[in-house]
Amino acid sequence: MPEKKVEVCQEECFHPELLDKTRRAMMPGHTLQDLAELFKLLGDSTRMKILNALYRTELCVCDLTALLEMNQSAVSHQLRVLRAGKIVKSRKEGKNVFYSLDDAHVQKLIELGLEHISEPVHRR
Amino acid sequence: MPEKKVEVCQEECFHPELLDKTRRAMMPGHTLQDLAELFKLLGDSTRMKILNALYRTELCVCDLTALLEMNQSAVSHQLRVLRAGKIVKSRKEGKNVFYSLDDAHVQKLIELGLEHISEPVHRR
DNA sequence: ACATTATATGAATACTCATTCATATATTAC
DNA sequence: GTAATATATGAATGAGTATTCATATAATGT
Repeated sequence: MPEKKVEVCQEECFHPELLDKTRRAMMPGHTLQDLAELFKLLGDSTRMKILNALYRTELCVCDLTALLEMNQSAVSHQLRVLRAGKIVKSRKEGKNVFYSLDDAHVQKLIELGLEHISEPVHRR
Repeated sequence: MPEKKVEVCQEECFHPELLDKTRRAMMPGHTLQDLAELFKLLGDSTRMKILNALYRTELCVCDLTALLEMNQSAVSHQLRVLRAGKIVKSRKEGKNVFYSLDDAHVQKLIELGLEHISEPVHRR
């Protein structure tokens, strides 16, 4: 009776009581999904450059395009993503549209991230 | 009165002095790249579930596999990514490998992220 | 030695997404 | 009205990556 066992491991490895406790302590799935989507917004170097550029002052699309040395369409597309994620907000003035950070959390997240990446050597 | 025209916008849109100031204030490119890569690690819901599961206690691969209801290979692959990014560390005990968070920054980042996504309605 | 269990990993697939190109919309100047 | 400029956007392309499958490695028990 060699039943095919594609299931997860059984008695040996399991820690059922710990698992139950962990399961109950975990955030709801939609929250974890939202968190992942927030971090995904920050997880692209073009968007990170934009956010860093907007760190202290608002800038128009044209300024950002010149600063990043990318084509204007790419910058607009990424600004759209950031705006949809409530990371930046826009303000129209004549022909220009000025973007700025929409939430102080963004700066804090970036600063915390900086602390992480500039940490001394980890043990391995 | 023929003004020269180049591809990017000229006098009208440009803010040269602001651009210079911003450029000088920006982080070096490799730092922004590293930051983006850190956030990219957090920007996946499977990995976020793993991190949330490890929030309070270490767990073995098998526990994580059961908890996430995914196949073991997928979990191992993501653990590998997290380990390469110095987000989790592993400890071997017999046949089991226990994973845990490798940096307190991770919890702080997640908590800050939570604050952001649970904010009341943004102005538009 | 062999069998079983826990984890890791290479290859293939499928899906996401960043960028580019072309074009549309909007605003201002003439 | 037309022209020029600033920004937005849809479609196509290409690069990256999460997952699955099959298999390899490692540890334990018999």
